[in-house]
Parts: sequence; structure tokens; C-alpha cells
Amino acid sequence: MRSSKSESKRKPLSELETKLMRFLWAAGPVSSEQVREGLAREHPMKEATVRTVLRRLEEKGYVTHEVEGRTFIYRGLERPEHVAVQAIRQLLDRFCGGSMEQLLVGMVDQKMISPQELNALAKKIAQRRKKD
Amino acid sequence: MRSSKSESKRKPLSELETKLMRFLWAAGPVSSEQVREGLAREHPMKEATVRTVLRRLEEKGYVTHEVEGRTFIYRGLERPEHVAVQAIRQLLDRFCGGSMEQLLVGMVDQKMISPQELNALAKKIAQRRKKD
DNA sequence: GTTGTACTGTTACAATGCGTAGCAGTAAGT
DNA sequence: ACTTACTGCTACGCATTGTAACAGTACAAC
Repeated sequence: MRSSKSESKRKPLSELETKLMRFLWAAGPVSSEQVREGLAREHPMKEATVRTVLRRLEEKGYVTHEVEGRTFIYRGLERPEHVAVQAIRQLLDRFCGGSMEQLLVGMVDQKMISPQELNALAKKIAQRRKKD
Repeated sequence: MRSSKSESKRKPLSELETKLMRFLWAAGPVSSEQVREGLAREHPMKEATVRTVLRRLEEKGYVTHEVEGRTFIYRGLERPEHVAVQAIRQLLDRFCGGSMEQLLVGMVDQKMISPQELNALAKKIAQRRKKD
């Protein structure tokens, strides 16, 4: 049977949208003006531009906002790792026939991580989870 | 100096392009007509359309072709897992600050894989690699 | 050797996504 | 009432994607 992958169907983040998200995650709830200031060096934008991107991010379901006085305060909805993991799910289906092993082997093959490191991390995580 | 990650900078695969790649990987070297036939149910296309997509894939560096008589025989250049891993590299940088641990923890958190499975796979891979 | 056939090369075009932003409207403070 | 500070709506050029037609060319069959 086919697994229910409805929420993972969300539109992916564009380059710039990703930048904004990273800022939001790092800086916590902020106004659009604060976003603009925060990204000014890396990527100068007009206020209107920032707001457009934030709106699109909200439409895509990555952020939400609360109204504080007259100002919108934006906040990232999900933890960044979760966004990454959702994307990985797709990769897994599309390129590895759903086989996690194949994926991990690929990572090791391409020296993204050494077998030792992987093993150590896996152990650590298993350990950590045990006491939850 | 610019680091030598030229190949990882390659354009990503679109939806349809991914379908073609999967077929190429599964079916091995084939002509464009064979691709069309192979994907006919899933996604009917005119021959010309198939060839356009294949050409674009070749431009992007995902496939190559040899000439057999008058016919182009296309072949996927990389193993699918490698394409997946390249994409993961990006995710890692963009969303996990480059921390593999963060990523793996995320996967476990979202029940993409259980800590036990992860541990077992890691061990298996470490084992297998040892004798290389 | 002329003609049809089977391929490839070139070009196009509509829809969408993305980065960019202006302008209109409205509420709040003075 | 006027100015300010925000938001809501709209737009626009460029690139990508999915779609494909048309033109050219080499081989096959008469």
C-alpha cells in the first residue's frame, strides 16, 4: 500500500526563500524590516521585496505571523532539520527506491561521512533516544 | 580560490527529467523511442518531446549518448544514489549548518528510520567497508 | 538516382516560478 | 487633519519546464 505523503507535497524553497528561512530560524520571530536589515550585507533588498518573499513563504506554509501592534512578526513554522528530512524523503523515493541503506552507502561512497563517523553517530543517537 | 565542487553545482533535475532518469537507470542504455514507449502509460509524450528532455539532460550532464548506426543510445552517467547524495549535501549546508548529526537526529525524530535500524545499518556498512 | 523513411538539429511557445518592486489603502500617532 | 508606518494588491522581466513542430540529412528501397 502507498504511504500517505500528503504534507510532504509542499512546494520547495527557492534560493532566496531559503536565505530568509535561515535568518528566521537563527534570529527568531522578527519583523520584515528586521529581516531586511539582517540580510542587508548578504543580499540587499527593498522592504517590499522582503515582504513579498515572506508572504510567499507563508503561502507555502513555512512561516506564520502574528500581529504585534501594526507590525507583522514572522516566525518559522518548522525546525530546519525537518525541512531537510522532508526533502530527503523525496530523494529516497526518487533515487534510491526507498532504500535507506542504498542512500547511506551512497553517502559513505562519496565520502560525505566515513563509516566510522556514521557508526559513532548512530550509536550516540540510539543511546540518547533510549532514555527519553 | 574557488573550491573544486564544480560538479555539485549542476542544475537540479525537474520532475519530468527525474522520470526519464529513473527509466534510464532501470532500463539501461536505450533509444529515445524506447524511452517514449517505456513511459507511455505513466506519462505519454511525443517523440520530439522525449528527445528534447533527453537533450536537456545531456546538457545538464546527467546522461550521455553513443551513436549506434543513426540512432542515439542514451545512458545515465551517474548512479542514482550519487545524485541523491549530492542533493543531500546541499540540504546539509542549507538547513543543518553542515551538521550530519543534526540531520540524522532529524531523520530519527521524524521516524524516517528508527535508532535501531540506523545503528544496524551503520554497523553493517562499517563492517562491509573494512575489507576494502 | 530519385524517393521515402528514419533520425537528428533547431526553434518556438505557453505556463509557471522567482526576484524585484511600485502603488494604493489604512490605521496610528501628533 | 496630516504625516507616518505598515500591509494588500498588482506587475513585470527573466529563466525554467513541458510541449512540440519543422527543417535537414543520411540510408534504404526501388
